[in-house]
Amino acid sequence: MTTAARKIRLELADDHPVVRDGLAAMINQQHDMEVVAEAGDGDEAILLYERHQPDVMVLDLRMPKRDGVAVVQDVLERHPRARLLIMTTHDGDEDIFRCLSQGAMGYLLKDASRQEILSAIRTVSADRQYTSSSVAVKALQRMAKPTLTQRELDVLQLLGEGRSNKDIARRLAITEGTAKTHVKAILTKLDAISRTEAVAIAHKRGLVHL
Amino acid sequence: MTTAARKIRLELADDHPVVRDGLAAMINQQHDMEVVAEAGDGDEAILLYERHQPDVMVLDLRMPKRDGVAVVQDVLERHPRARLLIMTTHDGDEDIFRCLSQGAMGYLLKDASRQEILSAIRTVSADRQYTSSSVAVKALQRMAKPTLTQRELDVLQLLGEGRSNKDIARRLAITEGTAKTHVKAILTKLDAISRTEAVAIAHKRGLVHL
DNA sequence: CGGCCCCTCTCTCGAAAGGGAGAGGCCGGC
DNA sequence: GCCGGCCTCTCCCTTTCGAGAGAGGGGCCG
Repeated sequence: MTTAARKIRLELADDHPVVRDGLAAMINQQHDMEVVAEAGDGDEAILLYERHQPDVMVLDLRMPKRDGVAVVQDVLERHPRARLLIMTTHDGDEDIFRCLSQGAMGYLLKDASRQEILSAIRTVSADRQYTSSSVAVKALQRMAKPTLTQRELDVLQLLGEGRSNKDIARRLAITEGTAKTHVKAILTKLDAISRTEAVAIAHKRGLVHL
Repeated sequence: MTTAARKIRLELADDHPVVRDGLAAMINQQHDMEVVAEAGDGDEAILLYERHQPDVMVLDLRMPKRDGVAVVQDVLERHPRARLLIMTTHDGDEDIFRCLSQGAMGYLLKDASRQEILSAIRTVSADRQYTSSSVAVKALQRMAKPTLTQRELDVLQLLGEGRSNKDIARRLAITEGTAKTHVKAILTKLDAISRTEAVAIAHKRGLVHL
């Protein structure tokens, strides 16, 4: 750095105070970056982004009130050039794919080392994409897989709660036969033999949460 | 504190460097405590406990190599008076129950505030139990629920992977009829109508992981 | 306009799953 | 020893699932 005239201004969004502290401690030790805002939930993250317009926002996917994917979508809609670095424990390919395809500049797993985190922040702040190889692999894998339709996701959600076809039909106001059609499509797309296996796969891939 | 002669010596065990940093930053700011060891996985946690004999160990449940429950068991076996403070995102009643009934001195959720974390550490170091009300409620709820036998847990595990009765039978070297008997027992104990619902409940309660 | 995809509904059929009841062997506690 | 819990296995019966094959309507797009 020939001239360290201006520091990278960061916003942190994570619902765990201890994680925010850890990131802040790590960051404020650096001479070229500083934390200007900390958010504990999705709504706050968006509010503080508007107020502070940070250079980079580091955000967790699992947050109260509004989840990370929704925050990514909302912020990038209003600020297409926003630099968002996702930092989460979720390594399901669906979450990774959604965030990156919506325009997030990077995706880190929380078990990343200090070096990697700082390096990712610097890369993203320079408007370059940061993606660790393991994450990139998952994103690529995801691209080769069939996409579920919205209706199928609705059904999958109920499937994950352990509902029967009849129950699903009632809740979605369709006939049981139609519910079965959707379930069959889900089994085919997820390459599962039974509904229970489909749910297991969906959890692993991050198609459903909880 | 009239005499701050001796600081509380702490070991931190968590697989996320950023969480360890956060805790360490928070702790080392206090005049009455200090971090003497940091572990990134279960084996290391045990090793460093033996080496440093800290006053209190703060540990996460989800860790590589050896999970938190196993660490609790192992350490308490050798040091029955060890003071362990669990700090994790898992709020399933099973994990809470297992740790506390094995003798952990406290159980914190990661979204706890700085105050609560520090207060918990001080309480535990004074050999008093620390349990937040929400956690205590879950532990009590768990006590009212029927216990699954080891064999039922084996079956439940496979159930969670989406296996069929026939498949479960083959893997456990029993007949399909026996597998069905176990599944029926599981459904009854978990108060579930279908295997898929049983898996959903098991996940929520922390009876199975992944 | 003609595809194409999605959602909906219909049908049949065999394979699993779930409910209920019982029973023998094994082991540990009272 | 007896009792109780656990694991194992055995029936029977009903409901639910999953595979396969269609088919009509609506919306989007070239």
